Amino acid sequence: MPKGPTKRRPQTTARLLEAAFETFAERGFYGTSIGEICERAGYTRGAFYSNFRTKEALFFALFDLHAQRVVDRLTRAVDELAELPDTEDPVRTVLTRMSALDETERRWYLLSTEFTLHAIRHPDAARTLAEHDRRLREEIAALLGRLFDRLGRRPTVDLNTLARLTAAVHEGSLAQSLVEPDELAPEELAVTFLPLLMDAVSERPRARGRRRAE
Amino acid sequence: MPKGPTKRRPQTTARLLEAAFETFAERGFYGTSIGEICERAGYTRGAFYSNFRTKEALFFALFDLHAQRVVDRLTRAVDELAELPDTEDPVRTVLTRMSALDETERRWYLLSTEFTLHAIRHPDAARTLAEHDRRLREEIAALLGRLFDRLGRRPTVDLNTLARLTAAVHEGSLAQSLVEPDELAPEELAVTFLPLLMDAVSERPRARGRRRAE
DNA sequence: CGTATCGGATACACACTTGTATCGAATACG
DNA sequence: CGTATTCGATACAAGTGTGTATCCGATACG
Repeated sequence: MPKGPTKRRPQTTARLLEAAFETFAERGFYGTSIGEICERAGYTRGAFYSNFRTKEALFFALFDLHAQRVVDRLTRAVDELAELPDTEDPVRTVLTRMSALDETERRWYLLSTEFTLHAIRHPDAARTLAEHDRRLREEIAALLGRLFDRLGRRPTVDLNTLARLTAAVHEGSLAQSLVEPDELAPEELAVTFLPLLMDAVSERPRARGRRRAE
Repeated sequence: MPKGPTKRRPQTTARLLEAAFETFAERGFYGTSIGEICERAGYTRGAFYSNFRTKEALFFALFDLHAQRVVDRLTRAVDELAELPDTEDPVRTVLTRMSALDETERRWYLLSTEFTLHAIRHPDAARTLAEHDRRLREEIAALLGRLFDRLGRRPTVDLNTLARLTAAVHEGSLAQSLVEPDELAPEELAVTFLPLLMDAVSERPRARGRRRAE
């Protein structure tokens, strides 16, 4: 009869994940050896092989963790909009809040992008990644829906496609500001253009007037 | 006294570049060993070290080659606009033409993206990359200027920033369609949204009329 | 032509990963 | 408590890559 799994297990797993995330960010997914991760976490490679089958499996564990964080943050940003006093540019306000660029976000960008490239060349990984992506994107599309609601606008394009575009701009923008931090503020592109775009892809059902120029 | 460099040199260099480009696309920049490149090109590693100092140096040689191709294509697309019969959506027409997604473009996306990540973690590489990027971007900004000219519109935002955004959307869009080829047509995002955006960031100086709805 | 130089092939020395197989200590449970 | 298990450490056996040093055939030039 089984004598049961132990209690320090989750602790170990968590420390491995944390260490992996940091190391991936610094040295890249390919560039990081399993040994490095373990060393940083204060274990030996034995611990890794006991907890994960491959580096790839570890990545997807990190993915799920991050997705949860993103959804939580967006949800809060959209919800807070309800309590906000009428600002002149609510979309910009929300977006600025949404795109707070902390270190974690930076790291995640680096990792997910590299893994995406990996996936493009490895169909198995691609399938798994697409599935994870899809789940996350659906939640974001739903949030966009609620955002338009709060703004009293009606989207004129498919929300899922719009979620994709948002992700594309977010990532492209992040990429450029990371390469040239002095030239381009983090998320500057996204904050500048997404409001214009949100405007362009939605309409006021029974417009109540107020609209600037053009 | 020097007995002069030989004539087969450029041939060798070219074949190495070609082989490297293909191999990078298939196995990634990190994933490709110098040996693989040489094998594919029909040489041994000796040839590589004789022609390039590092894998990185080879990359920048590929960069310059590709930049030239891009500028040529865009130039042609914008120029042809002059000869085009008045289409209802000229921006879309140009963009579609610009974004023809051939295999080379796909490969370059994979490579440049991976190298960008590499650069983010290696300041030396980042400096060199930024410089190369800047040169290319300036040419593109100039082309955007000419594009607006042809369209009889006046941009209301900085062209250089717009060039950055265009690149961001192009790349983000490409990324997504490469991960899920069945879900998203190549460049679909870009072709769908860039016209909207170009419209949003420019105005008609002394409008000559003809404009669809809105 | 002959020869100095060049271009690429070959050989070497070393460092680093990976996966598995095995072992000993910590721990859950009867 | 004692003991069966689980967890993580350790040891092992490959494989692979890198940079340099050296060598030899090809080639440009006097």
